[in-house]
Amino acid sequence: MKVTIIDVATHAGVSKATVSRVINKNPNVNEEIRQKVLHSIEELGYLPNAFAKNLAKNTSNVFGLILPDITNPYFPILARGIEDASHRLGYSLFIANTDNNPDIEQEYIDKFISQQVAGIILISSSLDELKVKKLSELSIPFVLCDRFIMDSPFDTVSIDNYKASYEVVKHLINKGHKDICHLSGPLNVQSANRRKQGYVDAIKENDLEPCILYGDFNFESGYQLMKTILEDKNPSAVFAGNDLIALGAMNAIQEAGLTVPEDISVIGCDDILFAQMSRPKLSSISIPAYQIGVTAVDMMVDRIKGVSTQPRNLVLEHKFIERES
Amino acid sequence: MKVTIIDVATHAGVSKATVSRVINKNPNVNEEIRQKVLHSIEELGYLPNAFAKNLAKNTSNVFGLILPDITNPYFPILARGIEDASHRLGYSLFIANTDNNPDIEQEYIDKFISQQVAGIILISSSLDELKVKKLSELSIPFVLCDRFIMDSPFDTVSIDNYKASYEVVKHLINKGHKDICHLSGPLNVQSANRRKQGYVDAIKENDLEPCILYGDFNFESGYQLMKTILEDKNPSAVFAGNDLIALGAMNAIQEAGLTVPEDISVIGCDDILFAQMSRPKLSSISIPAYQIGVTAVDMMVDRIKGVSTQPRNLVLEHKFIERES
DNA sequence: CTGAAAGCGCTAACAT
DNA sequence: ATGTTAGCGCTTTCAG
Repeated sequence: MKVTIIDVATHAGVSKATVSRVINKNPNVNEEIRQKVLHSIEELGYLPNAFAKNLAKNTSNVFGLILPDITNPYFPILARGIEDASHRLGYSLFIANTDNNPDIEQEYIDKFISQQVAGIILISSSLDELKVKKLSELSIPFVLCDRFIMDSPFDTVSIDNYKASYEVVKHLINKGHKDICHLSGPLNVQSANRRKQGYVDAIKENDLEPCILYGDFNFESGYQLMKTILEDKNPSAVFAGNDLIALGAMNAIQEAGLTVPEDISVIGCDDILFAQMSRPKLSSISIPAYQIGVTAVDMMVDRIKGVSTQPRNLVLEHKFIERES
Repeated sequence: MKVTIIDVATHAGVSKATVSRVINKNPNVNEEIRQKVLHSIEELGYLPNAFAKNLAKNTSNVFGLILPDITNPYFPILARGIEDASHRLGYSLFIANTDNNPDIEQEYIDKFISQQVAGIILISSSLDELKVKKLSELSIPFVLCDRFIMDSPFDTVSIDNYKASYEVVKHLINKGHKDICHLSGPLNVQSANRRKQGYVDAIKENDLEPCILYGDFNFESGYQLMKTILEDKNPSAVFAGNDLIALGAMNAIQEAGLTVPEDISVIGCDDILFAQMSRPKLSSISIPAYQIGVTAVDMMVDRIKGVSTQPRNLVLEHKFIERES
């Protein structure tokens, strides 16, 4: 049978209020009694029932994390940052995969609210004005990652994808590249959209010809898109929408008997584990995923504690890591 | 303000007991009233408070998942399987990273029990008889993944690492390889231990000379170990303890000016995403990580429902995927 | 088929 | 400094 606060109280010969005080480190407890209670707790192996506690306090120490797919290698790092920060601050973490399906996303939001989470960290690709409005009517804080929304009521953490992309393409141009292709992710994902725009602007400013192919943020897509390109083009550089696309593209290039970066430079974007492994061949825009996660939790806690009241849009610094000099 | 079951009851002009019945699909409710209640729920945007529900029922619909590190690419797939299955069955999922630290592991176990999880799925490297005994005294079911423990009171799901390893080494031998090295993970991790043993037995049975180096289950380790080997040996095949080690080894081999698999065959073990990408160069023992996750949850539910009472040790089938013929 | 009321384990006034 | 008690929101007998 489970041991409750009453068992402890009985065992220690005090009231449950006193036990509660000891548990919650309320200073108004006689040291002697305090020790006795602590001893009873130890003896009985008592663990407080979080349901009862949260119900009584009408709060919880759980965050919900909703993301597209934990098997997409960008997300474990983000998730790890979020989990570490949550744990450090005494929170537990729910996790949910949406596969970018808005219905499933909503389902999880409802589920988490039903579970009384203290806040939800959301990585969503389907977030329009309407949805944001609906969410803001829920009485629970959201922090949005990788998604900057103008005038939204929510805190957001992201990097400047436009700038990152613009800079890296500019850099390629300065190195003399004239035929630079872009393998983009789906445009309904904001990061893909911004990256594409940075590419386009940098290309146009230099009177070059844009060449964009669209796919998904995965290896297979990169492989297929690159194969398509190689059929009738011969670019000297490729800017991939993320690292998985970059790795897929590298495979296709090598399969075609060309080498990276001698024949074609490939630039990725994410700096995920396996892209790091391809060092020194693959240069990449390095996104501080872990830091984004930690920051998201920090913002959430500030919001919950009332430290911050206005929505903040934090933009973290990216880096460009050039692996071949 | 949050809307409770009483708000709904008032709105619909019934008692909260009736609302409760509607929510829980109790058939003993007049269809007309039922509709009225449903309508009120919709209208008010009511979401039941899981704390109150679980407190009243003394159950919960949450599982806890405790694993070493979600950024190790084997685990996201497992975690995804677990999350999918949990969600399908109406459970939420906590996630926790231990970095293989027994203290942190215990901390999370206590935390999750305090949170009243219905069960814990544990991937642990530090599980001796004593720990198992302590866990079994807790009034909560555990399912152990990738860890078979004789006579333990817990359900386990794993593959036969010994057999997988033995077979693959045998296979190499049959193909004529005589110098086969093994890059092992840490022996306190059971899977590493069993894989090593399978290697040793296959090698000895054929009067060959074992050659084993120990490291961690990561890329860097594989890279370093392989470099070390290449300094004074020239194996024709390498059996890596997992896919990260295999990828690291491949990098070292290629850096040394040799090619895979022409000069040296490399066999991995895990079949993680990035190893799949290295196709067709890297053959691998394919571990059904997703399926292990799903199975773990199924076993957990059977246990909770009382369908199964005796501890079961499920061994899932692995495959060998030969990428180069 | 529906309502009233007790109780799940804990917290937080309010008393003492 | 400690005990008493009224909830927190929901389920579940038990009556009717």
